[in-house]
Amino acid sequence: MKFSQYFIPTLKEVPSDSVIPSHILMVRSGMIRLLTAGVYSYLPLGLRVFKKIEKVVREEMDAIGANEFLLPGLSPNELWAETGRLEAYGDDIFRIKNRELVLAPTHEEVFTSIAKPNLISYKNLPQIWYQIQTKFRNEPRPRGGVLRGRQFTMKDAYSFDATWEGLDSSYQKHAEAYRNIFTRCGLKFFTVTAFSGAMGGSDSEEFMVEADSGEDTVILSIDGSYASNLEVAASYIKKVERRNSDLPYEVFPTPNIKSIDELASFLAITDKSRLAKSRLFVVPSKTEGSKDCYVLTLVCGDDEVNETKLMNIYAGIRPGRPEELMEIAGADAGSIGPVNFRNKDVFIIADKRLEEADELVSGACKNDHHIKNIDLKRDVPGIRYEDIRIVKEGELSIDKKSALRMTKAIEVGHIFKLGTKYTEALNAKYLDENGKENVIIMGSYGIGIERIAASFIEQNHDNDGIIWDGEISPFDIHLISINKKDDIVKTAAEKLYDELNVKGFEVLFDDRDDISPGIKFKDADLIGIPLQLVVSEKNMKNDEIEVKTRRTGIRDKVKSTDIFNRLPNYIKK
RNA sequence: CGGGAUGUAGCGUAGUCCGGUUAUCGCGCCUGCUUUGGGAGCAGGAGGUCGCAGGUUCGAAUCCUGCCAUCCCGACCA
Repeated sequence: MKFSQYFIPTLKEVPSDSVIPSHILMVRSGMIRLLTAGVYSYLPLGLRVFKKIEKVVREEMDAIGANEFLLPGLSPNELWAETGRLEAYGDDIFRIKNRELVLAPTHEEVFTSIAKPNLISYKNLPQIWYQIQTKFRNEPRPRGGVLRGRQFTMKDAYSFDATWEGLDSSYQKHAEAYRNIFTRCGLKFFTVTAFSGAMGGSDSEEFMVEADSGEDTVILSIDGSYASNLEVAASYIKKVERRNSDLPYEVFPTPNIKSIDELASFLAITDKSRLAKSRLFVVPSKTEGSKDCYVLTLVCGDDEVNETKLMNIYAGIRPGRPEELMEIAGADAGSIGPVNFRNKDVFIIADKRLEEADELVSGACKNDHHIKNIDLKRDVPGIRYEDIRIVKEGELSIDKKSALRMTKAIEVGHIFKLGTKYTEALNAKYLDENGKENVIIMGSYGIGIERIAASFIEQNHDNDGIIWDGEISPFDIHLISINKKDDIVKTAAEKLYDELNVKGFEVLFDDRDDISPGIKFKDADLIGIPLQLVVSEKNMKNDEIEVKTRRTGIRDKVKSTDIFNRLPNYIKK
């Protein structure tokens, strides 16, 4: 491709509406342009990269026996109503105003609607179906360029199996394909599960790329053996020691003390672990007429409750509203505790760190009063102990082998054992060997195409621009001709360009006339093609071509006659 | 949806508090000459509903009201 014919509008300055490196560089290098919030036009260079990523995805999906489809972006409201998602998606789904249609944010329903009349025998199963297609989601807040857009390209795949073992197998195939895809795309990635504990092997895994601009907070062990979303992360941490002093508990006044910090300074202590932090939660009743139930949580004063962990124990739980607290607990926030709780129907759950702890201080369920010498074993019968705290940076992993650190990550892929949620709702069944009707079992598997490109740039850039590498680089070689006008240097470069093309290299040839060399060099570094070849008068005098490796900045001089022998050393394919 | 910031030529911006000639500067663009290894020099030139609408005023980029757009933080989503 000749630069003079290519539409590649590079920018010298940072656009005022971009902040993160990948966004800035994708705009500056002429890959994308904003049309409206969260919606980007893909310019030739950007499209070229996205297509390279799609090629990798396609090859790996085809390798596990998947069928490629292309389903419509428009789909009828009716179909979404059948699975209840028209309502569940709420405002996040784009609705067509003058037809009963939505712009699909994902395709479980549509794929299932094809499966239903066609996958009717166990002999038709299993199947893996996928597409690479535009998705629409009315994100409340698009951000980070293509990282979170309202329109984006997704590879979405769905497996249909007769048995749960079959689903396991389809899921594993995807896990393997995904590892291949992200490796081939040059990403440093890891996986986290939706459940606490070790990596992998559960019903849902997210493929994550570490990046400052990531939207997910994850906990990683330094030795790389543990990775988890902060929401479900667990750590090894010492319990609060039981002292067995058997001191009777005692109410004492604490005027205007609301927070743990205030309580600690009031008591003139620095170790807050025995100041049991109490918070009241409400589990709304599911059936009409029955009562809500209440949950009081206790964590050490230097910890915070992890509401996601709590949600996994009590589905639908929400924090109590300030105006409810007095009625339920008999005190306002800051003075609530596990002893003297007004409503006797409360469930009390404490973090494992507090298991059977004594000599604790907590609220007295009476405003401006606390209680000391609380012994959970003695004073709080029926208490339950679970891991409900938020892990903190620097703690040890569960196996005590490595310290944990907290970082941000971008989710580039997600594999998920769906089960029968949609096939049941849409009544997609097959006949088994015994002629018995069963619901088809599904898995769903997504990859964000543009997110791969953005993640790669987040991990591979410097002050000058992008540093492409491997299979997703838009070109193999950036050929630069340092020519004044159509002269002898340019003729030589043209010749090299033709030869490179014949040899099968993908070359971007900066053949522009009357452009100062500095501009060509700056553009080349910004665009970030891994290898730059420079043809100039200076080099031609010595019958040489200059070879610059973008990542290292190292420049070598290579004899023109030797260039094709030497190129394989520079280009990893 | 809550909080904050910004909106002036293709891009980046000054001016806005404190209203007053022809709206600033840089880059880019066009013409000519010179120049050519890290975003060239000189000369000339084109390009603006100052986000939109209303209001105040003799006079509004500037003050007031409403709206819109973009970005950031949060909530939400995954």
